[in-house]
Amino acid sequence: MDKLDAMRLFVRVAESGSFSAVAQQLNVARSAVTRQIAGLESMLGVKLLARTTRRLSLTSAGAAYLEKCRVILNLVEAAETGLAEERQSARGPIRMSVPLSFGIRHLSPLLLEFATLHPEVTLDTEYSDQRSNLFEAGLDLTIRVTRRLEPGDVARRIGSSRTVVVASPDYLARHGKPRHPAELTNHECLCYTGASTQKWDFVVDGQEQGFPVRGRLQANNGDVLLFAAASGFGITYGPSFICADALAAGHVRPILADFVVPELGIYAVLPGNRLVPHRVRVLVDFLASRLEKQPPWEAAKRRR
Amino acid sequence: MDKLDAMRLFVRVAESGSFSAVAQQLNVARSAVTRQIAGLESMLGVKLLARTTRRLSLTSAGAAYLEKCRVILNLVEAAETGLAEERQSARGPIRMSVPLSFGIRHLSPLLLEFATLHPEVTLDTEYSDQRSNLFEAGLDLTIRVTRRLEPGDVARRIGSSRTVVVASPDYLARHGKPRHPAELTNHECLCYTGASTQKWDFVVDGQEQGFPVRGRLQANNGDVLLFAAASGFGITYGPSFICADALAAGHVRPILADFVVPELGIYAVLPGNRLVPHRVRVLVDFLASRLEKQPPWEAAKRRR
DNA sequence: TCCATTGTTCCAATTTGCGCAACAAACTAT
DNA sequence: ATAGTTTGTTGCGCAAATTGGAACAATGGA
Repeated sequence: MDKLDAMRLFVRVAESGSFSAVAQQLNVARSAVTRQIAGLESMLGVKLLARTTRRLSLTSAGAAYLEKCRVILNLVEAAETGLAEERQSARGPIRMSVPLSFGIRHLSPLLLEFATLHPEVTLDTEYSDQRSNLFEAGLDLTIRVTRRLEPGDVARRIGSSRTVVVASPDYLARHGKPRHPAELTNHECLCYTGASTQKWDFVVDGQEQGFPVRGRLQANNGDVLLFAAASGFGITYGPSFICADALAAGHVRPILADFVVPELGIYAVLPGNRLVPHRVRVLVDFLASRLEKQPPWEAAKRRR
Repeated sequence: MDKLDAMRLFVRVAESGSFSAVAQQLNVARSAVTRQIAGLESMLGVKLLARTTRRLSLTSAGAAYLEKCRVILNLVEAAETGLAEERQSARGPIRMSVPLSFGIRHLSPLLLEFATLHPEVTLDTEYSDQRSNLFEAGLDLTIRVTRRLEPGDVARRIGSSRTVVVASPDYLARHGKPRHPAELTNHECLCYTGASTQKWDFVVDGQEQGFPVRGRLQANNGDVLLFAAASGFGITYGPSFICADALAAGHVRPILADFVVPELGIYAVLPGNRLVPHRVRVLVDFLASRLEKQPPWEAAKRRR
């Protein structure tokens, strides 16, 4: 039995508080997890986890061992990272979670290129807007597009995007072009489902304000909203990396351009509690170098 | 493959400079060592050891990795030691080397008792006066009886013994009882083979001096020398833990008692470069507690 | 130049580890 | 209170990995 693997497993079980969850994340049978932990315990001669079928809790010995495992695993990672740096190459698995629209549209070609550039790197990417499963799932990084990071996040800004408000030319012809955000209440607005309050933020007189909007269509996907807007169904409010192509093609027109909020940040969010492997740093560097200077969507927009 | 085992193997190979030697020490096939190291290298993607069939040398990457392995392995050991302390018990293997005469006569019963006291400890003891193979052989500790430690040794004094000079009553009757060390040149002296110069040390006028001795019998074993002395063959000079029984039984008598050198130290010598496992500390504590206050040989002597 | 030693490679035999399925315990919901 | 669901454990058959032995190649000394 590989003791290091057992330690990794133990750390994850302790963090997630469940054998089953870890087994599922790793695509192994529950019994495998049980046996690894049991094996570790018998090797050490101490029970690490007090387990009732419903809840796990760390033994005092388990708590002590957990901390030491974290240190050791970090050092192992550091040792291999150091070697990889000496070799000037990246290798090993990277598990990441990326937002759906941005990921498919702009990240996937970059990831493909990265995979070609570094043949010994394995990429396991989950395209999802669920941010619930963060690093408990054992992810190496998450790409997040947001106005502000949540406190406690360890992140590197790898690019940015503007927010644009768009509608199709024929919608604007039919309903008129709003001159001020306050007029939006009289328009058909296409909103994200997830938004807690149905308000769109604008900057008016140097002040950021939320303006209430209403609409009959909601979706949890920006592309769908854009498609609806391009079809003349209403006005949508989204990041430029989604709307750029449609704007360039003339399917939609920008409105309220003088009021749009400051730019969105595109961040690589990293786990703060553990060491960042070399391969992950290389990937983040690569993404940043491609996104921060000449974002593809802005380039497309200039072609308009 | 257990990466930690591979690391341990790598460290030992790097230290001993030979695959075969390590394989022999661990009682595994040479091929196993080869494969472990090769596996480690392929995992890391770097060659760690530059090997010609006759000589090994560390790669620059290997040297860097070696240091990190040492740190990691120490931490793993420390983590388990910490757990064992919490459990208040010792467990695991201890490999040690002990001097022949002292080991067989006084240490082996203590080790037997220790093994009974700690059922989960495994003792692998090599009885030998060869001190050539120190910690390269992967020993956890060595017991050494000596006047002074060599510089650099990390040791704990666990007991002491005096040096006595003895001869049988009939020898003394035949040849006379020496009154001063200088008279020894006219006597038949039984010497250790190993001694570089055939001199015995005494304290004369507060000064330690070596006095030349000669004799027809030499041996590399104190018990044999004592037996020869008890048989009336000559005078021998040895530690009290060897001679005590014969003195108590009256087979030999002490001579030159006013000149004998300061006491010998009995030391547990530990590897300075790596962490001392809990079980080893417990063993050393145990030995010290049994030897330092009431050494069995001194007790026997008092019964005289 | 021959020879002994050392590291590597190949192959059969054993051991190890996995997933699946049945089981027992514990918390939830009706 | 009771049925139901979830969770951790254990037994079993099978596949994969690991081991030791032997043949091989390369290196340095006599």
